[in-house]
Amino acid sequence: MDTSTSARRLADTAALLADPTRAAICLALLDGRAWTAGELARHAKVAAPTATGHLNRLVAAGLLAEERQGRHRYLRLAGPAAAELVEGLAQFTGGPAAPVASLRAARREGELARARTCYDHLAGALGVAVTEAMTARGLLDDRHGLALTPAGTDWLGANGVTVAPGRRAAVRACLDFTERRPHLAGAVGAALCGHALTAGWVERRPDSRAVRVTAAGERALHELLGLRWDAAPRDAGRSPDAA
Amino acid sequence: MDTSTSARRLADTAALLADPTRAAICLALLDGRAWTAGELARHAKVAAPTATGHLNRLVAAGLLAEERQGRHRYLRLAGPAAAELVEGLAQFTGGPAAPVASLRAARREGELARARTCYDHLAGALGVAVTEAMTARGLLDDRHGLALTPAGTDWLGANGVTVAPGRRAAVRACLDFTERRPHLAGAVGAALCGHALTAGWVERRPDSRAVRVTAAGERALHELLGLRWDAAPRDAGRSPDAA
DNA sequence: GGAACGCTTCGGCCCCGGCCGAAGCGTCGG
DNA sequence: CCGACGCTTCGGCCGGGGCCGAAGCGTTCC
Repeated sequence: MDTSTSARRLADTAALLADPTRAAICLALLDGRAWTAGELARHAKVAAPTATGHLNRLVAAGLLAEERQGRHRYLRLAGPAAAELVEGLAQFTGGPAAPVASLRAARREGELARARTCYDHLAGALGVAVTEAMTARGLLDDRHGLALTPAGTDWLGANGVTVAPGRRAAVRACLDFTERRPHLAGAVGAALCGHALTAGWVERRPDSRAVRVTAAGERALHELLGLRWDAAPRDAGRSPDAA
Repeated sequence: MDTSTSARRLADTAALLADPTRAAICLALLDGRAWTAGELARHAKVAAPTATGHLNRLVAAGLLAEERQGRHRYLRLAGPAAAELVEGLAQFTGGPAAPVASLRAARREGELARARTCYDHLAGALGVAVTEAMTARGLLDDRHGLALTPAGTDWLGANGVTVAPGRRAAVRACLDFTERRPHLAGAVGAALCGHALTAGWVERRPDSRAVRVTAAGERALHELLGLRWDAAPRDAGRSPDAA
């Protein structure tokens, strides 16, 4: 491949996020939900035709995926790679100190800040607490990036969390937007989150990425990680539609 | 901070790489070397004024760092975060295995990675090895920044390395971009590099910042620092100037 | 001192692409 | 069946920004 060709490709990819409207759309979708085209247009403060053009472009580039339902067009980030791309850029933007303060502020309060899924893994205060408890117990090693220790591998197996073979080391640190601290992501994070859902440790709340820790979940967190998690009073999640 | 503000910031960051010329520049710098403005202009196939504008913009944004030396302007990626940003974007662009892998390989294997000058001092694997050997022998103290010990002062004098009086403590740690570890810079680093050149320990290679360790240099490194440096098989370094 | 060289500033050209209003199409609900 | 609604296409406006040549400035070399 020609060097100028790869330069042009890189530029094309960067150009996807080099527009304030498209950036606002992608940042909004970073919450993992599927938004309708109209919601995104209002959120980004542009007219519907403008949003349509941007969304077409983002979908064509493979950054967003869409599902059509009746007269609605639902959009979400196309996959973990797309989410990581947006996150990486957002992190560089503000430097280490101020990642995406708006998202953080918007979600600091409410159950989304406390316990939610971020794409495919646990996030919020819960995600950070689990990650730190695992690190403190020697299941994770955070000295050079984030890595699973041998003890961590055993722990996952002993607790019935199955990770695709050969992907045991697929651990990634994801910066939490509300906590501003890293939490467990990657294949292991996804497997752990899936197990927590199937084992009934946490439940999804309707129409939201927020999750609730069940009584069984509180017991499991305490027994397995020494974590004390209080079920907290919650108000219902807002619609993202607020202009 | 407003959500639209962070969107604009993200867009501004992405816009840095959203131009084929700037993308070509950043991809070229991914090899870890410092290129001159003119080399980058020729590489990206644009006129000098155009390159100047792009470089100003990239430096102002903190993506690139510059060092001015005489009539030359040397540019390099500002740090690991900048390199990771470019790499991350390039990876999303071309799928997992793209040109980035080869660039990384070039960075590690080229002779520039092995031994070169960085501004006025030794860098690359050689620079890092010398620095670490000096630290291990108590000639440098790296506990609070990098400093010359009394033993280090004696050692310099005994080996004929003259540092301007009153500048004995002028030691600076310079982050090596291929090794990503600190190496000796500052007045002492410059004096040591100059001595290594005049004493024939290392030779400059034509049209390049690369240096070659001579047989006499290997002996000196071994006797003075206990360092074993193998003259490595090398292919001729390409000039970055190739259009 | 003079010539070569590398970089920068200035001015002007030109095109890409973001934006919207109006109009059209399919879907949903009464 | 009709109106409300969500999304899309079309056409036209407009600004930002990439590009270069010419000229200028400081450095280096002879």
